[in-house]
Amino acid sequence: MEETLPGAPAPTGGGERVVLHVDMDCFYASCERLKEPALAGEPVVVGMGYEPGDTIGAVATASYEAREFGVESAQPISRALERLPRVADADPDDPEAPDPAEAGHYRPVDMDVYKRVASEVKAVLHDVADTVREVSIDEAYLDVTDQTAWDAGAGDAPLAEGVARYVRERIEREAGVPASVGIAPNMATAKVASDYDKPEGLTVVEPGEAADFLAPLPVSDIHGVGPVTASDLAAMGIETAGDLAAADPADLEARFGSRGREFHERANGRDDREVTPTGRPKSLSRESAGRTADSEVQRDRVRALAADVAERARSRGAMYRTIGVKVVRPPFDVNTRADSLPGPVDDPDLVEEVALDLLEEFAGEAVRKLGVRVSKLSFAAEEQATLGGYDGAASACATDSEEGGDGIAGTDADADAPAAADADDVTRRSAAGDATLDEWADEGDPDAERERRRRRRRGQVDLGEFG
DNA sequence: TCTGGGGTCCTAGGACCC
DNA sequence: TCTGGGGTCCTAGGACCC
Repeated sequence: MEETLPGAPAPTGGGERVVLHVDMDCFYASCERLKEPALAGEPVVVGMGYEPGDTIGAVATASYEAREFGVESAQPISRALERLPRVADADPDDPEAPDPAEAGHYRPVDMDVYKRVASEVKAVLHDVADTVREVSIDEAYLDVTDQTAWDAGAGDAPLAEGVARYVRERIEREAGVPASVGIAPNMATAKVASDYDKPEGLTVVEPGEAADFLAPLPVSDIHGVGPVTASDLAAMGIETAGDLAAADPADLEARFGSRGREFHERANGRDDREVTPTGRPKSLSRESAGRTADSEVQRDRVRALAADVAERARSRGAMYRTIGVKVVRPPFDVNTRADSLPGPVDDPDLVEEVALDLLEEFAGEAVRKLGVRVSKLSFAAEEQATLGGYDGAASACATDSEEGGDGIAGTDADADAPAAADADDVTRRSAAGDATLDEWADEGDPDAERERRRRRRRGQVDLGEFG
């Protein structure tokens, strides 16, 4: 193992890492039970985009009792209701109404509460391990190599299973919600292990046992193998992780690219990824469903989403260089469009302007869902200094974005911009000059107008020079 | 049966530069 | 002037995850 120098004492038996994966059991439903203890033991469904009494939205989480009725994650609420009627609709005196014993409790998502409970869970995790990677609100990896040992007799360290049990019990005691824990020599196997015996599971996979542990499981249990990959694998005669482990990695690579080899490694119980602490987000987005063909309604929604994303970025200290939209047309045609700026900005008006521009391509079309995203994030303080010239360009760009602005506002940042321009800028400007000539011919063409705004944002055309 | 919302990573193809 | 190749950045889409 690379972290242990030859001759140095191994931290655990065999120098194998000890990776723990914590997966909260039907987390949202468990949180609802914290709020309402009477829900204990009852079927609970938490719906996203759901309001009490509604039939719209989708299942975010179903308790194990609700799952027995066939309610599943991501199901439309309307279908969940067919399988498990609402308790509120039940009436023992009405023969037409559902049987109260066969009904469930439906609740809308209450993210503030879930975040609060999650922070209590995280507090436990960070207390137990130095390295914690939070994957989502209800899932995390811990590297506990320094806290434990695979072998009895490796110093005073408790056995891996003891650490896993300790983590699970502390979460239950301190946050009040159940968790399942898997512990294995690597992340991929620990992930499968935590899922193996849910709820309130505790599965230990010792070094050397991983491949045997995985072999009988269906390929879809391997992290990264979804429905599409599973059916492609089935077509190759590969149904179980054991089949996958025995397959020729070259065949897998030919069919699935770099993922193919990764699947093969994981099915063999190998995964050399280090547990690294949770990093910065790579993108931030906001979307909302709702069908409409009315472009003014669509534009209003995009404006609201843009404002929301921009505010979230600002509150997290993120600047962005790319702004994009997502337009889902019925029945389920997902389109994304994006536009990049010369440098990172924090500019809500620009997010709106770009998003509306990108939306225009779909003008007049019915949509079922709209989204706005910012990406190529940078987190100010430390990165600003290294970006130097880009910072000036970004500020100039932001100023330019205001309609009617002359683009030469005379701020310090703007004054710096030309000096900061790279050598390509000369070429770009001459190209931009040609472009404006073309645009004379395109006057009144909305596509050309949009293109011109886009170029101006990119700093390739400065209206101050040509106007 | 008409599928929520928030993310990540990978790939293909085009533009552009040297 | 033509041709080729490599590298980088960008966009769009797809698969996947919770």
